[in-house]
Amino acid sequence: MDASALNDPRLKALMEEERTKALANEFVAKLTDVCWDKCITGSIGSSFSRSEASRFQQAPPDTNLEIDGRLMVEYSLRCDLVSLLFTMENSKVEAETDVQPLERKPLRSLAPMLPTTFGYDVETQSAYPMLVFVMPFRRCFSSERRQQSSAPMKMKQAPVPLKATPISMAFPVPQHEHETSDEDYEPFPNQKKPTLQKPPKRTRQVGDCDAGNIKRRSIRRSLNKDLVSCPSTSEGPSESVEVIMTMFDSLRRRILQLDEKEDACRRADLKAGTLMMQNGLRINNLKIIGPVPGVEIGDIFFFRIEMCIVGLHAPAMAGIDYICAKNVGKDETLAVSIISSGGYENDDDDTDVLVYTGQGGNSRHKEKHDQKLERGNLALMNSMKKKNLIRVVRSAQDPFCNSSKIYIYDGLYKIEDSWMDKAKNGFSVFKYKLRREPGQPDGISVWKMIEKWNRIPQQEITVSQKGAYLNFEVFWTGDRGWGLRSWDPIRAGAFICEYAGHVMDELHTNMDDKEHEYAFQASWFGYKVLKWNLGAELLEEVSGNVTTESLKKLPIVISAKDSGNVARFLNHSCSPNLLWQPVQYDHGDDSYPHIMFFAMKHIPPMTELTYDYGTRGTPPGVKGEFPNACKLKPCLCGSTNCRGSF
DNA sequence: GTCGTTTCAGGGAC
DNA sequence: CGTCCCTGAAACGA
Repeated sequence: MDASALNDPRLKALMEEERTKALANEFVAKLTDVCWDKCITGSIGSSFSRSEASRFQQAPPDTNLEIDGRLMVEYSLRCDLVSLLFTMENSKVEAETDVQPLERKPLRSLAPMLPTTFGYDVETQSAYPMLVFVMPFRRCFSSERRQQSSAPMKMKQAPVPLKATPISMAFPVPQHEHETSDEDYEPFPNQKKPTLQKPPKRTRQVGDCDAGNIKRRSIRRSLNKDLVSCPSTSEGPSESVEVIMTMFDSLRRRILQLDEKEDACRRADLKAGTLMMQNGLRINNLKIIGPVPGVEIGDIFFFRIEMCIVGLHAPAMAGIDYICAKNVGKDETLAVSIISSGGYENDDDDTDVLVYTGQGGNSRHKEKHDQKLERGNLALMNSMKKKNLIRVVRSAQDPFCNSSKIYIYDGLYKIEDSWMDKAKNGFSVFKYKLRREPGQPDGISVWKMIEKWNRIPQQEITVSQKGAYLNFEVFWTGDRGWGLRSWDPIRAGAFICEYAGHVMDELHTNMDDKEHEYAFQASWFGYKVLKWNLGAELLEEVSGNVTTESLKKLPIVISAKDSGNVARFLNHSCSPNLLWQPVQYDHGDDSYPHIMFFAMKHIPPMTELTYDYGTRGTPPGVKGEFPNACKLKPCLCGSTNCRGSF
């Protein structure tokens, strides 16, 4: 090639764009590596280019991105990407020099962590036109900053998948400083305590069993106390379900992490589930026909055992749950719920009718035989005669993990018909035709709808990499203006996005000003963040000394007025499904926290994403007048424990 | 990606 | 109360 051609500005621009694309792909790969539990979110367009991104940046917000009645914000996601691309470049050097392969493994943490992988360096800001403007606002907590900067070095020694900083480090706790210094913090102790070993296995040995029981009893006591002190348990069944689910997930992650160290990571879901069951950490123990308190239609589950601990479907393996005849004092068994794994159901798009195959006759350990009218099959037959309601759980492929399924609670059905049929292996099976009760909220139908939408771009884009996508959609909520939701299911703990915008000094910002309508103010973490610590006692670990009082206010405001991303559309809710965490990109002295959003619970598709804005007024625990208190806004979140304003 | 193998648990029935 | 047995799914490797 002619050397002079290399100086052609068009070629340069092209190369630059190609390079950005390559970086984008690499970034996706990296994000896949580091995100929690292989569950990546963050949508990155396959045809990313910087010019497109800057076009979006320059475009006024809320304009010209409407497609097919839906406001698409794909471009803004690319802004997200750009903001992280450059930090990735930085961390690349670090990754190469890093001798510990563990560093690249997915982060699985019990307590909220602050991943510091993307070593963002303010120095690079001048080299690239960043879409996220991170400005020095002021130097603060100079003594604490030293502690912070020493933390990542320490973390490197620990067998942590990612360098991680606990919240307590981002929010230094002056009142506890003498007792909870960095030295005391052991997220993943090198020296494994005896009690830190794997959770007690089910065992038939008498002596072992006794010891285990005693241990479990003591755990139960301390845990119940903890749960009682947790405000949400008294607030209603949905909060209880939330607590149980959160605990399960944090426990599962921790077990996975501990098992990984021992090179034996198998069925952490079952281990976590069993541990919780043994400690009575479950709800809706008594089987009931009809709705389960706290579980809504459309709720999603990523493990069968999750449905056991919330009482939606008790059997760990079997697909049909039924009430035992003798327990009810009657001479018939009745079905309670079924799980349709998708093997036999009819393939058409009718979301109201389900043809379900009975159980039995298909054992791999025994000879196959005809199904008998017993157990679940009998229960379903009786329920058909009685015209009883059956809870139905349907399943779908996890779009982010090919080998796993997602279970969707689809509400109540009635059995209309039943007949015998021949299976492929020649043996006869029972078939049941179920029809969904009318007037129920959308369940599986939402999934079918999204499936169709997702098919469209796939036809348009050819040889496109099947990366991890999270398709965001900005939608009109009605009374609360624009809101944000996702077409894809989101796992608890998954990374959602960063709050992009100008960082401003809170002290010099009047939040009552109208121009700060789109602004993030780092106020207090909801107490719900602390729930991620609840499972720690089950593994007999000391949970971190993170309390709501210890979380200080971050003195920053991020304005998304002139530049921003989808995060600006996140609305407030007093019962949010997202939480934010300040993330230290860099590890030098010039560190500025970035605000990252993570899913607090499993979020079904098309559910509005919200976080707790905290309060604009005087935060709880502050006596007297708070200097930065603003006028309160009325809250329209509509949750049962709404505070009324924020 | 697909197939086969291994391993795990709750709870009804007795 | 203890034990058997029935029930698939998650994870991993070939």
